[in-house]
Amino acid sequence: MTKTRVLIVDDEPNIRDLLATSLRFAGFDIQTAANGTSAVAAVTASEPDIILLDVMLPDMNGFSVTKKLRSAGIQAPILFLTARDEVEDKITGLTVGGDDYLTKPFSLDEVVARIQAILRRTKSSDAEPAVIDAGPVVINQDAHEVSVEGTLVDLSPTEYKLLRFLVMNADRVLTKAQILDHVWEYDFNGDMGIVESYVSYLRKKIDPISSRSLIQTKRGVGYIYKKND
Amino acid sequence: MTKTRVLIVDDEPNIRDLLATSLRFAGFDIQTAANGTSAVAAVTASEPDIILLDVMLPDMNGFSVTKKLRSAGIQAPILFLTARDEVEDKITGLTVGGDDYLTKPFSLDEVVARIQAILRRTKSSDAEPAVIDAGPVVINQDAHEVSVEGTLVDLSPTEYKLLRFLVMNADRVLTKAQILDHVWEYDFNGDMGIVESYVSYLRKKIDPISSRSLIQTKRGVGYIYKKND
DNA sequence: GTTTTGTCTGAAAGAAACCTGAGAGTTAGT
DNA sequence: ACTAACTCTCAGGTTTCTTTCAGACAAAAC
Repeated sequence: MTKTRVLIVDDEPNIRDLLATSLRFAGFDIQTAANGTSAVAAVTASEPDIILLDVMLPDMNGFSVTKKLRSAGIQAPILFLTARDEVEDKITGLTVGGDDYLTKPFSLDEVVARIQAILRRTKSSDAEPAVIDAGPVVINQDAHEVSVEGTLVDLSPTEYKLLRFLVMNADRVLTKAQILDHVWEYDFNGDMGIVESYVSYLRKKIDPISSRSLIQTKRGVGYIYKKND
Repeated sequence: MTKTRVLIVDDEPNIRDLLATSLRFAGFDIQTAANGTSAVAAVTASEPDIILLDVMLPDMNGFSVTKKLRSAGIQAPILFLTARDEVEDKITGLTVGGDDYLTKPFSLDEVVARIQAILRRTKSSDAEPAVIDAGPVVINQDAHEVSVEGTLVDLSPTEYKLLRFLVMNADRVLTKAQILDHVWEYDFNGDMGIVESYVSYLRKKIDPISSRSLIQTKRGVGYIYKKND
């Protein structure tokens, strides 16, 4: 099985590097472009499986790039990246087909999740399953539903992302820094106390259902979700 | 199999030498740099497998160095070194990809363990396994769990590090000085009585489970963990 | 057998890490 | 515009860990 090829198109080097590093580590084959022109060039050269495209590029906007790509016969789905204030107007009409969009700032875990979701929808056979089954906790990513030992639990967006990150890394200790860097938006600059708070919230919701303590504290290290006892 | 190349970047000569000596002994191929500029130069020249990077350098900070390295196409994972008080602010966003960080002062054993962990995650095939299986004692480094003859034991951070050090050096006598130097932070300046204390704590936790005495005292020399009887 | 030397372990102070409730500020929904 | 839900911060309370120390104990030396 060959790696999924992702093309990242963004003019901010920071974002580009952040995405590249993160996605490369997540197992994707990465290529980058800093503007629309070189994006079109890169696409025709390398035929990516999915494209991450900032809608505000120095030389052309998301519409133009998309149009150029489509007319060049490229059918790879696109995940549009957009600032929070340039929302609705600029995006409507873009997310047709398997496309989707994500507002900046985003969390790294969310980017990966969205890419997986798109690959799933577009039936790229090399996609992760929609349902994460990790012992007592089962997460249906399509329905955005979480159940513990069969009973549904209602989680806030952040609680959901946190639990998903823990569960996807089951049986491995995650430090608070890692959790913060993956689950929270990349420009968050509060301290790690918030991770403690949210772990507390999660426990209050899921522990009463389960017979054991699902999220364990490894004092001095971090937290761990254990599939089995 | 060729040695793993490590580049150490720190402006304090003491720390540099300490790390260099210790890691060289642990089997790594070491190179050093005292500031960001020469780090970038060294990296492009020698292509290390992993980089130890102090976040506070005289000429530029960790972010800048990282950025320069990444945009130069260097994908080697980075283990950031940071003082305890500059943790919260300076670290967020750094533990992306295979990267990790360690606060000063650290213990030498911990540095090696972290390097191994990173190499493991980034699938640099020349990595030690996550599970140390040494007879009755089995240590799962991903989960930070220790079991003796199959039953889990709950250890404090220091107990864990001490046992790991003993087990990794199984069947070899370790002096209290060696233990102190590897397991405790490099600026610790208490006496070796603390090693006795912690050996005592460990024995109290693991000996009752096992049928034999796992950590033996070599009077006048030190301690030894024996895999087999 | 007694002394000396080295090791073990319990107690206790202090520090560190963690948990959680309360509240302010924000966003989203009706 | 009002209400509900959510995010984030903070501080008090709690638990656990670290370190020191002194006396008990054990082994070797004389």
